[in-house]
Amino acid sequence: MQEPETIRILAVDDHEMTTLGYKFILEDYSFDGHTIHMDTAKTFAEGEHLIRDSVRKLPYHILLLDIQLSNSRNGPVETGEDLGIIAREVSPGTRVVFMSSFSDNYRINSIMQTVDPEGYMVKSEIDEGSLRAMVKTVMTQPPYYTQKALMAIRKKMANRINLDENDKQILYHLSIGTKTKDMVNHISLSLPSIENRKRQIKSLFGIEKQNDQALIAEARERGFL
Amino acid sequence: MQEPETIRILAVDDHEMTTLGYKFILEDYSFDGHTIHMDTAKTFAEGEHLIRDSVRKLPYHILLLDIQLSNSRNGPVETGEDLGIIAREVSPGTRVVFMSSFSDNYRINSIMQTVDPEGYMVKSEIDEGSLRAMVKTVMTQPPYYTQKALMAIRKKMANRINLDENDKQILYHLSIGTKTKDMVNHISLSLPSIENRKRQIKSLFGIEKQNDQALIAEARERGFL
DNA sequence: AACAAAACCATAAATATTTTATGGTTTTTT
DNA sequence: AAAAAACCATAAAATATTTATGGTTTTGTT
Repeated sequence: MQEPETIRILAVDDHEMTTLGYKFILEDYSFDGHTIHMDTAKTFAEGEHLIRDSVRKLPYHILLLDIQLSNSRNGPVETGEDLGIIAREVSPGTRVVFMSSFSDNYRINSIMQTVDPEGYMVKSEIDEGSLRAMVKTVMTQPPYYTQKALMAIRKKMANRINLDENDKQILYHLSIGTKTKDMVNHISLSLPSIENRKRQIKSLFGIEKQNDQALIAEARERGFL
Repeated sequence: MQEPETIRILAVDDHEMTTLGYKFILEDYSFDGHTIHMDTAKTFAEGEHLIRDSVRKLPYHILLLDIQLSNSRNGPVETGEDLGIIAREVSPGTRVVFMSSFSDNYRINSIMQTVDPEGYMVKSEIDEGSLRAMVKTVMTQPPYYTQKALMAIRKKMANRINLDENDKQILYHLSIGTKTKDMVNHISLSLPSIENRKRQIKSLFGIEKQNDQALIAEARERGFL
């Protein structure tokens, strides 16, 4: 049994009201004698700075990361996912929890593989009870996933078809509207190969001779998108 | 909003005390005006019969299946997983929940793919509260997984390596002690191929030049076993 | 409706990958 | 110490994938 101590949490979200909400709810909560202290950050840079800074003093116990963060005007697109990856590197003992507006499979799958967070909450499902349950679960016996995240995860797990990276890229690009003939610029395959693979995937999905829209729909149904 | 009605549940487990426990706890529970009626079965055959029979009258809302069932003396090995597969066929509207003593990854992965159950509970985690929560969740917004099941699922999801069926078979047979040279009898590959694949997998796992024990350990670590 | 663009399809040659047979060395087991 | 199994390497054979090419069909735009 560990000593009761103050649990330090950092929430990063560009909507200040959101992080404030977390702060009010959680600083008013305690379990097993622990109390909670929350810091907040509004941007990727600020969040990164606080994380790096904390490592040399007292690392955060938990990080609550929004996935979409306002990107600094010029630099590359920086997401909460990237921040999670950085956090894993510099502060490996810190539990990472994503707070996402989305419950789409592609994003959840991606984050589960790149960061493997201790928690994933879909924002529409966050309330006092779930927030507190999340903190407790993540501190004692992770993971914590909200119901919609679970539903996406279940879909993925139920899937016996495994597509390789190229296939997944093709599906992803289709889903964001990239034209097939333009995919050669993003994927290192020739056009006929991409066409072939699309046909193969359709066949695997049992939707031979149907068009791309059907492919996207089926990929979504099967948890790839 | 659906009319409150009696929720019909069938529990199949060869330990009668277990199903009785479920029955006492759940028939004493109600939510949203629903009451619960439980049937129980002690064997695969009995369970199968009750399921098939129910379809022509009132199908069960929920099936609670133990994974290990006493096999009838002569026939092939019949598991709760097989019963789940049958149930999916004959009674597709019925929610299936597995109650397993094990939380090993291989079994959970397998069941998630063959049956894709609405729930998975590790027996050591079952109590009044979780049982009731399971029923409610499964009826309203599946899935319901207990914490240990979730931990196995998380491991699997975090894994970016995808092995094909042959690779998985090799790992499985290794884990149950099949000798490499005997695997040719179970997997349609030549001995050098199996050796090759073992080497490849070790390489993927980052454990080149190590022995089978290390391979098994790593496969377990990564959620394949 | 007519045109252009993109998607879709089929074939065969070129490449790449995987499997297998073979013959050996090393490690483990008894 | 002997036997069994695991492990390794090589090259030929078998498979699978990619690609170039040239076409047809569908979709979208005007």
